[in-house]
Amino acid sequence: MARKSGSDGKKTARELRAAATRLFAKFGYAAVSMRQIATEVGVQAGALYLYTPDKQTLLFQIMDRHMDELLEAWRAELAGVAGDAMAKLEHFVRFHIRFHLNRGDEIFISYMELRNLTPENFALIEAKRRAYEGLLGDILQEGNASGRFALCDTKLSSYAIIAMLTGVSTWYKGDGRLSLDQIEEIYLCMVRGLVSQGGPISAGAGKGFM
Amino acid sequence: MARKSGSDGKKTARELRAAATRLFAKFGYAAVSMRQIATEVGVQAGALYLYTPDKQTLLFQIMDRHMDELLEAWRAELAGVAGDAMAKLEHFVRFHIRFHLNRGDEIFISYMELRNLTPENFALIEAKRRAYEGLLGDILQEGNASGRFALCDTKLSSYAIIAMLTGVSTWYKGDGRLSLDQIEEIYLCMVRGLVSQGGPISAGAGKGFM
DNA sequence: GTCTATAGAAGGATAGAC
DNA sequence: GTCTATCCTTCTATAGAC
Repeated sequence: MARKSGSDGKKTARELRAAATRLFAKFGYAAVSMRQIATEVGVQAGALYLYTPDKQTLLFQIMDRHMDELLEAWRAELAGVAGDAMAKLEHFVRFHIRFHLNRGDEIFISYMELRNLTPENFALIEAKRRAYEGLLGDILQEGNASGRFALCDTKLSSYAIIAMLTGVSTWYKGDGRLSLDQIEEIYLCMVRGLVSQGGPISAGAGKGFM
Repeated sequence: MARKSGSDGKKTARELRAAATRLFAKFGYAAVSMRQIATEVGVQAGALYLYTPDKQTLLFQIMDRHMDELLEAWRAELAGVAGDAMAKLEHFVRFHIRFHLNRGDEIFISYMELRNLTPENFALIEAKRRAYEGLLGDILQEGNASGRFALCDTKLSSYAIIAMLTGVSTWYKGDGRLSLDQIEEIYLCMVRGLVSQGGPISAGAGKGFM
């Protein structure tokens, strides 16, 4: 027969994205073949090209959708937060950890596979990544200006916070000694320390951001 | 002629490692072909197999050598440090940043290409990576026990510090507004804050490490 | 909507000349 | 020590049957 019994274009498209996400995260974009993806989806390799023009677009769309959802989710969260910069920062920390642990594959791809994007696609994703980091930067600047924070350096603090938070997904397995809530509290504790330490050596703090 | 004029086995072996390191860091292990490496070295693809049994070994040896040098360098550094845990921690921060910025390619490979190692090779590298992280863990435990630090959580503090320090190599270009010395001071400032913040929420601090 | 079949390029690795 | 030539596999992507 020509058509698989019970075949469904919408469903196959969804499964293609899911399979590609899973495989790219596990083995890396360059190491995964379209045949592998097709096997995971349960169709032949040729059929994939009904749903994506090529492999590169598959990668780009995974990243692009992820960044859009990340930005959108944070904006929705922030809209409901009243309070000073510390309150916003705490919200950001919780949000970032929780969002990233729920999307381990997408986040992993989004920052491991940047070099496998074409230059054009890279520029698009990079802009969104910078926009997200800028949202943290805004909070840090606000808190530094108001005296709520004492940053060592505004820009490097945002880099450091993003790096340490994103690092959670490199070791979190969900079955360890710590619950998600505990992890959030611990990282919150560390971030509070990190933004409260600016001292005599912090010449330039608050300057030079972005 | 059969042999390239001025050809030299020792030199070619060195250049092979250098070229592989450069290319793997830039494009990723899976995306780089032996022919590409050969071109970079200036020989034909077949000649590479005089110096490495296969591509996998090339990757493994880059990582393995890097980890050995990292561990060896840190042990040499630590031997010359007298002082409390804070002094050791400051030394570690400076050491880690400086070492990693001088070996951008190797560090990038060592943590981006772990999944392209065979299971056997992965286990070997992972053990050395854990050993290195354990060295920071020892310092944190010492400082927490002596009361010099007030950690939010011993294990997660070490993860966070490693993540933020290693993150430097993702943005450092060497031509920015900050000198290497300034970067070290800023990260030192942030790390001091991070290890000095343990408060009421740090139940379990100092427990459960490794 | 999915299949089989295949084109055309590129991959890792080896053999044997020089 | 390096080259050329090549084996064999695998890849992305397309064509056309059903």
